Amino acid sequence: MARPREFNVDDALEGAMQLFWKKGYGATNLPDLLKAMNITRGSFYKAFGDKKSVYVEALKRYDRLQIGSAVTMLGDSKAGSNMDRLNALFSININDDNPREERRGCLMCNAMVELGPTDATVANLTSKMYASIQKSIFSALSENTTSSTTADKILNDKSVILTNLYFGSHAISKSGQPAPNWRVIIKAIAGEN
Amino acid sequence: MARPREFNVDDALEGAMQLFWKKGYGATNLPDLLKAMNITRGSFYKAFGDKKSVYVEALKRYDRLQIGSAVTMLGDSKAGSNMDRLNALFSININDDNPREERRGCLMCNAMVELGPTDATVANLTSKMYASIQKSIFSALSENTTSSTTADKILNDKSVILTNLYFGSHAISKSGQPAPNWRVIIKAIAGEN
DNA sequence: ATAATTAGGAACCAATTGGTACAATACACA
DNA sequence: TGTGTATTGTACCAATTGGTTCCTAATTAT
Repeated sequence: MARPREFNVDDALEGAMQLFWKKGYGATNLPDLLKAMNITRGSFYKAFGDKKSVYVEALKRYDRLQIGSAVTMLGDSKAGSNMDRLNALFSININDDNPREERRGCLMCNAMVELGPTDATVANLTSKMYASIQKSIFSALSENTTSSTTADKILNDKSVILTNLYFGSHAISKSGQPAPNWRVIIKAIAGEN
Repeated sequence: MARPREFNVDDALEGAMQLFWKKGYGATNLPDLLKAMNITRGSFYKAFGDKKSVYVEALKRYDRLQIGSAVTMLGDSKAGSNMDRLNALFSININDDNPREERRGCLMCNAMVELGPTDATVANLTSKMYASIQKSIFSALSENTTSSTTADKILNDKSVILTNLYFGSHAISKSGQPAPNWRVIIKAIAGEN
């Protein structure tokens, strides 16, 4: 009944996500964003409303794809021992080979820092993502212990530590710091499980 | 021989630091910055050159005052046990009572995330601050152990963990997350020292 | 075919951006 | 009390910001 869209919404959001991931929300201007999404202004405002909405959609996409696959990987006992999977978590998106200029950290972490205090939608989204990562770390840690009140408490603390480390490491990496030996560090925290 | 400055550079930088801390670099506009510094455009550009220079000076001030006092506190054995001092580190600037909208995290962490990849000066400054915090955490941990190659290696890992946690906690707090029980967590990491 | 409906794209917008120019001003020193 | 000099504040600037308008193009249902 009407003219169909010429662009693919998912492709456009992928481009937006990549650019926001690299440059942040405020430092991304509309012309660059349109280029990254490969659409023009008209289509942009027609389909998405405004810049902030696109950012939120890009963040949701990040949740689905990046956080989602990390969570899936952590829960997939066929993907290796739980320690192996925790190690894998800390190698995702941390590219120590990249020069400082090309490091983009973690979009969720960037979003928390840039927009957490000023945007409730972003704050809610990132809080949920935080919770889902922590929960799946807890589950992975739980695999080879029998549950008990005290044991669960310890594992919960450990999952908090690892989740906070996950975010801290992404933040720090953006200043060009070389990554520490995560395998050793994760073992020091979760090793006796 | 010439007209003297009417404003105090330190006071102005303090105002700039507070605003940058709260809003970040990009989201701070000149009119607001001038208001926070309590000077006018003329004085601003004459005395500081441009916005980025003020940011760098504010970051240096943060290093001197905030990071500096944290480092001093960590090294001050009269200020309590090393565990007490590590706990104190994690309560500085983390105000769980503040509503999400007023949380500002840690200026150094904010700077790494927002400007680390694009500004070498900021990256260098934050890297140095990171190193000084980690070093003083290491020293605090070392207080009640006798140094040896293997013991130092373990303490170094623990200092890396705690430093990364320090940054992660600040980032996460900006999304409104309630803080975990740091005392318990720090004890879990550094407790047997 | 044609009417209805939506996408696409260019021209346009006011507001805001960081930064500059310059005249008025206030002080220190002679 | 001048005179030199640096500060201050205002007026101004071009460029960029995110966003809107509106006309044309493309598609489908009738």
